[in-house]
Amino acid sequence: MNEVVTIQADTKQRILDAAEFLFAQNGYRGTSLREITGRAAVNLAAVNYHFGSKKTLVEAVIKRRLLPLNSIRKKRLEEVKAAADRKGKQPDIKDVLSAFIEPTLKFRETNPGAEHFFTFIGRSFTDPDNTVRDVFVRYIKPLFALLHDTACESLPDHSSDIMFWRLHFTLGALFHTMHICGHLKTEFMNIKTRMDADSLIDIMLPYITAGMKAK
Amino acid sequence: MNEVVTIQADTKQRILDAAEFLFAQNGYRGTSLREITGRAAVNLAAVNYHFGSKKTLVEAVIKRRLLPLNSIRKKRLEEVKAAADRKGKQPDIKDVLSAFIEPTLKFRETNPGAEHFFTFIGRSFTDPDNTVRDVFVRYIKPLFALLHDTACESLPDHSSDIMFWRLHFTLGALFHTMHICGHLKTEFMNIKTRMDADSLIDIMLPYITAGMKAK
DNA sequence: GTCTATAGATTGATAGAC
DNA sequence: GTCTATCAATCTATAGAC
Repeated sequence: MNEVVTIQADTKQRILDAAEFLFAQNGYRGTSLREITGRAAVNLAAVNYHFGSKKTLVEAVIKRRLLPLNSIRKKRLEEVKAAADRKGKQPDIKDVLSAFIEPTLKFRETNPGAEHFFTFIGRSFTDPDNTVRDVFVRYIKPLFALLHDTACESLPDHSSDIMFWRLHFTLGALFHTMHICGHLKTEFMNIKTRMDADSLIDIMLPYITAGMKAK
Repeated sequence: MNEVVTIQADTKQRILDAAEFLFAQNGYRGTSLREITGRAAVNLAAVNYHFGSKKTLVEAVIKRRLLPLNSIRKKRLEEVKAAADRKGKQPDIKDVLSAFIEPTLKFRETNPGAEHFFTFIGRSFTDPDNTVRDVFVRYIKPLFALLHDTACESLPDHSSDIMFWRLHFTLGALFHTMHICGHLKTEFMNIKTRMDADSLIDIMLPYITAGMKAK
């Protein structure tokens, strides 16, 4: 590796890190390229040189974290499915939900620097900008279909529609949690938001498991 | 009422309605005063004349719907509490949750023109703009405290902290639902979002009731 | 109260020197 | 690849005529 390549890679990384932080804290529209390049300590023109535009930059920011995370979640879900198939039994809904939310909530701890992406995910679905929302939705859709499929196998007495809705409630609870826990403030609406992933999972899993099983 | 007053009131209303729609669809930062006044068919300068600034306009948009809605939710929660006290029993958690989510989910149908505010609420907590988030949080905080209080009475075996978290999960599920149902698209992630409030409540109540009771 | 016109600031993006 | 300088568009907000 010669020096030039090293410098380039470093600049791209620094831009991605700065953009990730600022998009998470202030949203896509609330972040200017000048703030990003200022925080990354690179020249303003570097964003357009390396990424083309603000739009393709935010896509790069999202893909960098979301693709690896989705691979893990997909693998975990397929494992739960395969294990149940081998035993000829229905998968336990708690295992199904674990396979999805554990890698998600632990992602912050297992990936250095990913803590701000955590907040970004929590905001992604409601982001008024089409680019942000569309990229997130596009990448989560096949995974959500797999989650729905596996959850339906687990609770065959519930209709497909009901399972869809309940999984959406679960996603809503998850995103809301990630959003408030990802923020810089240590308190939000009287709740201590500085929590390790394991504690968070312990609190969340009984709630969503009972919700999915209800009736 | 003379003509001048009528014209003024109409202008303010038209601005509020246009702003509500656009803020809900495109967010606070994604909406310019030009779009608002264009949609309202009033002059650009009218916003600053009638409301002072974009910031005070969005506050007015939020207060117009949120104050009446909060009054209803507060009254309903206090009734559940009083009824249980009279009987010397603990309130049923399902009634507690109903008292909160029923007026919320029905607000769209009972208040003509409020359908877009519905989406706006679903976005409010994650809005990157401090003004929007702060106004919403400020107005919901005392109500959330009352909800927590009543829910704790209902399920005294659960710790106050656990109840806090579970109510946050419930809020997350509720906001997420309002957001996807408030959107103009009739489908979102394979789910039909055109639903009347009663059906929505029927689907949601078993999930959150079971979640709150869990373990 | 409503209008036009514009100030004053900020934005995303690019051209061209080095 | 990095830099300065700048364009063209957009924004909120306001001054002043009617």
